[in-house]
Amino acid sequence: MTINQDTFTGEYSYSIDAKSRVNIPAKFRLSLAPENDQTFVITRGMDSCIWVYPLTAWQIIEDDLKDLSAISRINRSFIRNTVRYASSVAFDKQGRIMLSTNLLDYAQLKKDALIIGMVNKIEIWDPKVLAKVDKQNLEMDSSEYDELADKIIL
Amino acid sequence: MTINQDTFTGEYSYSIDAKSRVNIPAKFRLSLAPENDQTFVITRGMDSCIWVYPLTAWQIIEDDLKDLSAISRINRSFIRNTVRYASSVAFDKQGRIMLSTNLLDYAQLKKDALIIGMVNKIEIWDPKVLAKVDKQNLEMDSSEYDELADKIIL
DNA sequence: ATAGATTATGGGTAATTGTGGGTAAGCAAT
DNA sequence: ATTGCTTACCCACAATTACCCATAATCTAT
Repeated sequence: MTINQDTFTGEYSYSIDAKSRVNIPAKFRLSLAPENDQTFVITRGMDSCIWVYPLTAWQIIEDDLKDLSAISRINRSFIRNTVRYASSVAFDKQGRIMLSTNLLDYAQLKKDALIIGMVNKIEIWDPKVLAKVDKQNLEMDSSEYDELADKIIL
Repeated sequence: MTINQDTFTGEYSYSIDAKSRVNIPAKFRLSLAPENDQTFVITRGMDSCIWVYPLTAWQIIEDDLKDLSAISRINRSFIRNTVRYASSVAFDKQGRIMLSTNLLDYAQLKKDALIIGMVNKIEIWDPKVLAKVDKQNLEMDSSEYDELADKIIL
C-alpha cells in the first residue's frame, strides 16, 4: 500500500477539456510528497511530450542551474533552454492542472492524453504520437537495449 | 503556489505599448520577494537582450564588483559595461515597467517582447533576435551542451 | 450485490491579468 | 511665464484564469 513518495508508475488515459485541463491520476496525486504543496512543474520533454516533475525535484535542478555563471555564453543558452518552457502548477480541487497552448502544441495534444509514470517524473503524450515514436525506437535500438540490460537487472 | 522567492521560470510573450511599457508576468511579480519593494534593476544583457534583476540580487552583484581590483583593465571595463546602463524601476499598478530607448535599441525591441525566466533573473528579448541567437548557439555548442546535461540530471 | 466513497469530467461565476488611453505633474528650452 | 515633451498616476475594458459546485462513472468494503 505504501509506495515510494514522488515515484510514479503505470499508464492512464484521460481527456483534455475545453479549458485545457487534464486530470492527474489519483494515484500520482497520492504519491506526491506533501512538501510539494500539491504542485508540479511542467515543461517540454526531450521527446514530443510534456514532462511533469514534483516541485521539489525541479527545485534541485534549479539550484544546480543557479551555480552556472552567466558570464559563459554556453551556460546562458543552456539555462535558457532548460527553463524556458517550465512553469509550476498546482492542481485544483478536482485534481487537474492547466496546460498552456505552447505545451499543448509542442506535444501535439488535442483531446486525448496518455499519462505515463516515469519513476521520478510523469510524461503526458498524445496516444498517436507515442505509438509512432515507440515503433521507431523498437526498430532502431535493439542493440542499445542489450547494453542497458547489462546495467539494469529486471 | 508557494514557489521559491526571486526565482523565475517560463516564457511569456507580451507587447510593448506606445509609451514603451511592458508587463512583467504576474507570476514573476508574485515570486518577487517583498524586500524588493516591487522594484527591479534593468540593464543590458550580455546577449542582445535586457536583463532584469530583483533589486536585492542586484545589490549583491554590486558588492561583488567592489571586490574586483580596479588595477586590471578587464575588470574596469567589465564593471563599466555592467553598471553603466543599469537603472532601478518599480512596476506600476498594472504591473508594467518602462524601458528606456537606450535599452530598447540595444535589444532591438519594437512591438513584441518575449520575457523569459532565467532562474535568478529575467530576460526580455525580441522574438526574432532570440530565434537567431538560439540557432547559432545550437549549431556551435552541441557537444558542450551534452557535457552540461551530464552534470545536471533532468 | 449494495451502499458509500472516490474519481473523472463538465460548466458557472467572480477575480485577475494584459492592454489601451486620459490627464496632470515635472522638466527643458525658449 | 509659455510652450512642448516626457514621465507618473489613474481609470476602463476585454479576455483569461481561478475557484466553486454538479453529476455521472468507477472503485471499495462489507
